Amino acid sequence: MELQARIIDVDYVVEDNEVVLRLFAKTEQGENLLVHEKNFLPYFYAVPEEEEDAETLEEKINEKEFHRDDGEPLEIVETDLKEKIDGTEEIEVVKISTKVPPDVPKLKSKIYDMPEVSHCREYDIPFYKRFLIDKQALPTEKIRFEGENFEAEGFDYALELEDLEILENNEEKPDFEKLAFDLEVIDDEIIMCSFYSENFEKVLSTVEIDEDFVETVEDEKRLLERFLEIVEERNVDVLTGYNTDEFDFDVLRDRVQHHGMELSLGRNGERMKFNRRGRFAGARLKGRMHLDLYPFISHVVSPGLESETLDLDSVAEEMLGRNKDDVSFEQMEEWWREKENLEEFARYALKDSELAYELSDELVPQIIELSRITGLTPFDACRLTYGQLTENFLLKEAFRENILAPNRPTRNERRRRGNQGAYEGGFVYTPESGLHEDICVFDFRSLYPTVMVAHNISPETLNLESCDDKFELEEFDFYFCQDEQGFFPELIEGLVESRYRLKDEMYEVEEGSREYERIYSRQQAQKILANSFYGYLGYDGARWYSKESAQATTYMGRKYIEDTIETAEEMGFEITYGDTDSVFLKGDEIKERKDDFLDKVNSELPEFMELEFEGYFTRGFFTSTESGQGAKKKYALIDEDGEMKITGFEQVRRDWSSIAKDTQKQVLRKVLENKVDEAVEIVKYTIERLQSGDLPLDDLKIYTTLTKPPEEYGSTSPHVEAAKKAMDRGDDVSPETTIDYVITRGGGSISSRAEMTKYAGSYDADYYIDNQVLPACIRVLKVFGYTGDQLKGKGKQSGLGRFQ
DNA sequence: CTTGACCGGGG
DNA sequence: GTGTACGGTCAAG
Repeated sequence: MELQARIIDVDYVVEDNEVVLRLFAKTEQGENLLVHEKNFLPYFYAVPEEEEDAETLEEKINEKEFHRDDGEPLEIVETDLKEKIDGTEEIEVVKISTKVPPDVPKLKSKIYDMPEVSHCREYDIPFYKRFLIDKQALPTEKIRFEGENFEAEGFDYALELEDLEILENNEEKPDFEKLAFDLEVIDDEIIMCSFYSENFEKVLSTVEIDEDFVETVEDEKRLLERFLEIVEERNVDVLTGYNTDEFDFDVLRDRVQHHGMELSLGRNGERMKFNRRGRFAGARLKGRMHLDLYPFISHVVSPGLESETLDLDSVAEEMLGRNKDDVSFEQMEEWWREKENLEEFARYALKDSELAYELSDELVPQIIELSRITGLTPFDACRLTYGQLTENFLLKEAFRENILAPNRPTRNERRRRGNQGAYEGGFVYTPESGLHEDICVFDFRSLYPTVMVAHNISPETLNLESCDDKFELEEFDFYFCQDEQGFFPELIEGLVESRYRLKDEMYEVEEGSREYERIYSRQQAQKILANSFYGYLGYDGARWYSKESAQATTYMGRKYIEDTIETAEEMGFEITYGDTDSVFLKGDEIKERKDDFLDKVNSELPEFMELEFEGYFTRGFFTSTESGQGAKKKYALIDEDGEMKITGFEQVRRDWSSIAKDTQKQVLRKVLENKVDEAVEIVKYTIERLQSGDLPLDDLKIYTTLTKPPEEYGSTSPHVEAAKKAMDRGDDVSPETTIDYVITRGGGSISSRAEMTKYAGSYDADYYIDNQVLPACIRVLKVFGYTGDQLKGKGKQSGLGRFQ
């Protein structure tokens, strides 16, 4: 039988000491296909000692017998000699294939003990990944499968693989059935579960609610049954949500167990399993893609977001332009307790899956593209960090180029790398604090990637012996050989050029069309990867670690930005600010002469590097440090449309009360509108309102999450003290509770006066003035000569008589 | 300045 | 699972 389908998930099972790879795939018609592959074997490489030759080593390995520690034989199925590239050298290695994947690390340590063996390589690459890389059978690409068919429960087709062919026609965007969900939990019980998909919205509720999207179920057990049915009935390929790994699936597992049920969500009815990986556990559903958006956002998306908190509402606000209409958990609890406003409760429940669904519309295609580029399953691609995504891309590309991957550093080696100390980063120009007008911002397009290409910076071109053309860095005693393009520059150039082509194509198709979305996601994934190489080279857990390469990259980056500043000065422009890859130039003229400036800079840059115009801002505000100098990385800009861009101010952090954050934001806006007097008035008014004592406590709440039972904390901090006091009143305060507290009036330390908001009868106006509102606002207004005392009205600042 | 504890998202 | 992987902030030392 022959079928065309796209792989969406892979794993393996061991049956009678034989390994079977299971490829879960979808046909274009939406049918489910299971492919068994029994001919692909796990393997690793042994590198002979220098004086040994690989052929003799192979013979010696074949003569020997190996055993596990428990005495069981470790069978070698076959050995092969392979020519591989190690750095820039060609070496001959022995490829050793085993019966089952877990034998690889065991056999590797036995082989490593042989005196003829220098070391082993590629012994820790997960088996499914090895298969995808070696066959270049990347997830979600269209593949023709050929084999003998067999019956398998839960699948439309199942076949034992004989042959596969990667099909050229991969341009269509695959169509997957997607479903977002979200649980509402009160007192450790699931009371509602919402679902959202195209033309589908539903809330399962354990109480009667009169809304047409609500399906009332008799109890939690029935809710869980319906959950399983809905995933099954809708033939879900992509199950998504927000923080579903750490919360929803954790709850689901407990509650399903409580009711003596099974969380059989796999395509074949297999149970959900947590895949532990370091700090995180991913909830894995065999044959479906469970893509939790939170890890992807926190690892990959957040560097490009302005929002400092990554809660669903903030992220949706920034990415989707949705209004933030958060209801507090306490509010929801109260509605539930009092059984009031349940219609609204249900709408909120639904809103969370809807937001997750809409985010997934943009993010799932990106995750899928990253999975294709890196050869990881979408499940992994959405949970790995930048460094790990990069490394998997490198592993896949290394295989294509017959390059032997370096080993991962040992714990000791990591520590050694970590202790080497930091190297210098980007150049930051010290701004003059205060208000600046008419600012043009320029930045380098992908500065670090293009620097690496321009100077052939790569781990294996570093200090290459027998080199004709050396790029030497004055500051350091190392060089990069320019004779042949290195591994990293080659990959970067490939990604960047492919991205340009895609962007050209993107402008030719209709915005918002499926084709547009596909191209957009692909170029976005390429951008993510291209920008990750520099950080990867300096990441102490990297296989291709090269501190020198990272150092040289930032060094050259500094040089280019400094040269740019010099050019600007020569052309008579005033520099306002600059950070790593950007320069801010001031003055009327620059707006008209910006193209001359760009032309001059770009004509002096190496090919591939480019300075671009980023935007024009009517005003910019720069704050100052303690010593009165202009502060770096803390500024706010406003454009002609009144849009603010705030960098570095901590006004969105949740451990600040909203009164402090809101006031700071208003002050920044007034300052940017050149209305400092009004800014001062806002602060004074806020202080007055605080002093009057009748501000709602909601404006004064500070949030912090408890991570363990309050009694286990060694140190005292306000949120812990507040939690302890709530417990004394009989509250059940468990770990993972977000404590919202208010500092109340009275004597003693700040911590001793912290009370959870619901128990706080008063607030300490002085605390909020001195520790919250003033520090946030003084950060801005000190630049204009204001002190805390003046803002409090104690000073002689005039013109605002009624506040004195 | 360095070191160690804490925290994130979710309800 | 061919396992055991974060990164930033802040108070204390």
